Amino acid sequence: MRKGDTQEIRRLNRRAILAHLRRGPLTRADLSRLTGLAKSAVSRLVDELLQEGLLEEGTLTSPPVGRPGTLLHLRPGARFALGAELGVEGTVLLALDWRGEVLWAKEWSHPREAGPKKRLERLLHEVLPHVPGPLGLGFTLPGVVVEDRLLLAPNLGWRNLDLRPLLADFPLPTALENDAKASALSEVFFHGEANLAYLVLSTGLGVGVVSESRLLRGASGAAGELGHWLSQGHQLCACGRVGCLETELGLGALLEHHRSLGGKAGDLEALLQQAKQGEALALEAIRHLGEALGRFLANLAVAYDPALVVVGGKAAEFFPFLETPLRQSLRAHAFLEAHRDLPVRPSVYGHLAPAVGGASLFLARFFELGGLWAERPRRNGGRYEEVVFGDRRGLGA
Amino acid sequence: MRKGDTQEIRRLNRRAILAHLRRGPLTRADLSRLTGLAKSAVSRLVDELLQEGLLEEGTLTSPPVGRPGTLLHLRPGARFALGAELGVEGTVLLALDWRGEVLWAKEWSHPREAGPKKRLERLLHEVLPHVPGPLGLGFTLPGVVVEDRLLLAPNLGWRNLDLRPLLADFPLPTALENDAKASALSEVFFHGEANLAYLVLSTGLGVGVVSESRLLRGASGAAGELGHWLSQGHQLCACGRVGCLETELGLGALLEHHRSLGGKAGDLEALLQQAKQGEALALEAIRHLGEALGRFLANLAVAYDPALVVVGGKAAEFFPFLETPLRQSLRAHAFLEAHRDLPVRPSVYGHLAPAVGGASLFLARFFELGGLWAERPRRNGGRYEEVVFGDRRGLGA
DNA sequence: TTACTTAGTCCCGAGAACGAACTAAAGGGG
DNA sequence: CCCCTTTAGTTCGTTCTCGGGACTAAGTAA
Repeated sequence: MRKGDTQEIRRLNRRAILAHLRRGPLTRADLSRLTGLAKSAVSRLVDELLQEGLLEEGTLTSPPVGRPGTLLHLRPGARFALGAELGVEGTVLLALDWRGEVLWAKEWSHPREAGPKKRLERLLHEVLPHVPGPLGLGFTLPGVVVEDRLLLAPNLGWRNLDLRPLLADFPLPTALENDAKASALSEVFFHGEANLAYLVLSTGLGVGVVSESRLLRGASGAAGELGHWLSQGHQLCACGRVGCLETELGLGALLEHHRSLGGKAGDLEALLQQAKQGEALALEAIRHLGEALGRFLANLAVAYDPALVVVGGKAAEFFPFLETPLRQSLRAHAFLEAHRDLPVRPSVYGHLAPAVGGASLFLARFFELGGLWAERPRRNGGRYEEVVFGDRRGLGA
Repeated sequence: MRKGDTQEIRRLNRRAILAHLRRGPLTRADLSRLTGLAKSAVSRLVDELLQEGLLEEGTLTSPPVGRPGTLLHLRPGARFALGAELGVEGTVLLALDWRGEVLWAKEWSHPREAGPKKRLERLLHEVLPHVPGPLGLGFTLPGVVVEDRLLLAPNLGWRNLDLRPLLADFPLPTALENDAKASALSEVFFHGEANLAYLVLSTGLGVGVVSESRLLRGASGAAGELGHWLSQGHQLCACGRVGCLETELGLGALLEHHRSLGGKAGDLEALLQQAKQGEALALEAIRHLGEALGRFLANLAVAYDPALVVVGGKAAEFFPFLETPLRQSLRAHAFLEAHRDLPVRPSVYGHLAPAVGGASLFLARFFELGGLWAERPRRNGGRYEEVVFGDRRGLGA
């Protein structure tokens, strides 16, 4: 009924080799040193992986002395996944190579009132030509998501949606994740920071937290919904409550504040243009937001203690103007020394981050990085899964 | 240099067996079914564990039909660890059986101005008679701790202390952890909730968060320091900043508020007694705190999304009086449906929780539950360690 | 050309698990 | 009372993987 157990260990070692090669090309000898496996074992496993088309041999290395080794690397395009962002403004669909390269991307907007069914049908239509091939399709929503169900997405106006029936139409594996959490993955999976917070700031505010290389999800998938932390404000939030942080820090408030200063900007894009042209009121409004964000980051730091904060969402475009007041304010409000100069930078993948994160769900799965995307527990679990509680280092030392 | 690799797999399977037995007695046949291992393999590993004195055979089971099996269980006392809490008021030292039983506990107070050196010397003196034997000594501090260094403990008045030289005197392995985080472990390790937040509320306020069976630590060990989330208040906090949540929700504020209502209570103990006697002002002050806490828990829920909140610290003693207003207020302020009836209860281990948590650090290590206490990554990592991110299942229950 | 160093392959022995065959110990039916 | 069925647990032969030593390959330095 069960495969010979020794094959399990082979799988683990294959995984180890792929994990190391994800960071760059290596020779068999390098792999032997890094994994601790005997040269012979590495040779055998690498042969297998070459045969399967997962690896490719590349150029030779020139060590100071001795025979050169052949570099091995992940074969480009050997595996890839699709990712989609169902955002407030529009939809993004892209294909992501297993090495983190965006192979292609499409974007389209949609009538504001379009419901989930319509939007998924359109997505299905765009996805179909690319099947089979991808490992899966991971998509993201700006809302609280747990086990393929959407509990609440205030800024889309959707709530309590079981998406499983709709997902069943897709002719490939699907996964669903919150946009901020997925975006955080996009940074972690390919840039390897183990502790970070990804701030998605547009109309709404959400945070994706990764701690010790694991995504913080919570029991209902609501961890990091700091936009709905109740502050002292009196504004009505899209979620129906009063005083959510999002009403103070969301970009709606920025536009509002700019108007209250006497500024005239129809929308955020206009405001951004004014700022780029050095218009004083626009700069002042943005500076004010930056200060508030700095204080918020000090709070974020005591809540999650990241080593890096990434700014995404529409706010990323304002980042050049936000940066200075934000850093000053963070420095002034930080609880720990260590937080005073907390690195803050905009997202690497830019506005593609959520979709890239969606796709990385499947790449993480392929690489069996359970911390990034653990499968739900199986009922009659495999053997090791029972007790592999993550990275355990030897008892020694 | 490295042990034969097949032994690694044996270790994993031994671990699997112990992990299952942690939840209760099982027969060899049960273990075979649960782990997926062949009966023969289980037999061999169990024999080995019996020989080492880790397991014991117990009574027979009587299945509906067929030969009865012999139940196996962890031998009581076969492994244990020491835990200590260095609190604001005093010190607790205890021994914890590997099955979660407190074998003995000692407590003592100390002159308020005693420094870390003095307090550790006293602790060493109390620990010495019990060495050798324990797996290690884990102790906790009400402050931000990372890698055996204390960054900041406002309520002790300590900061930037490298405790490694002091720890070197202890003739057994030591570990250091924040009190709220350790307390969270005490609940998770033996009662198996995978997503919980442990609220330590006394003078200070701290939260220990466990998500998917992993302790949230952050880059500097400061995750969960919500007591130092900047709110709108104007009170000076012990950390030197103004407006920390702790100044509003800490029990100091409770006493303060009671006085402002006209109440007369010298200290918290007196206030508690008054409440127990039904004194109106005391009850009103506590009710007021309960409401504020309910709102706070709604925020805690969006930050970490736990499935359970445990209340510890001095506030646990006030819990009967806090409970009703707290639940009402939480229900009124919750962001998600799922949070409206978030279970809230006092700690199982009561005031011993931090010390029990400290000891569990070593028990978790023994059971190789890396999520609870992962060692720092090694530079030249072991083989599996590098990449086993596997999905880890529930701990206890 | 030779000595040395590093890369990579080949092959055999060791250790672990699997699974089938077997023994052990209960209950139920005739 | 005996035999059949069922479940528990052991024994033993087979299979799989790794480790490690012997070996070949391919460079540099003298």
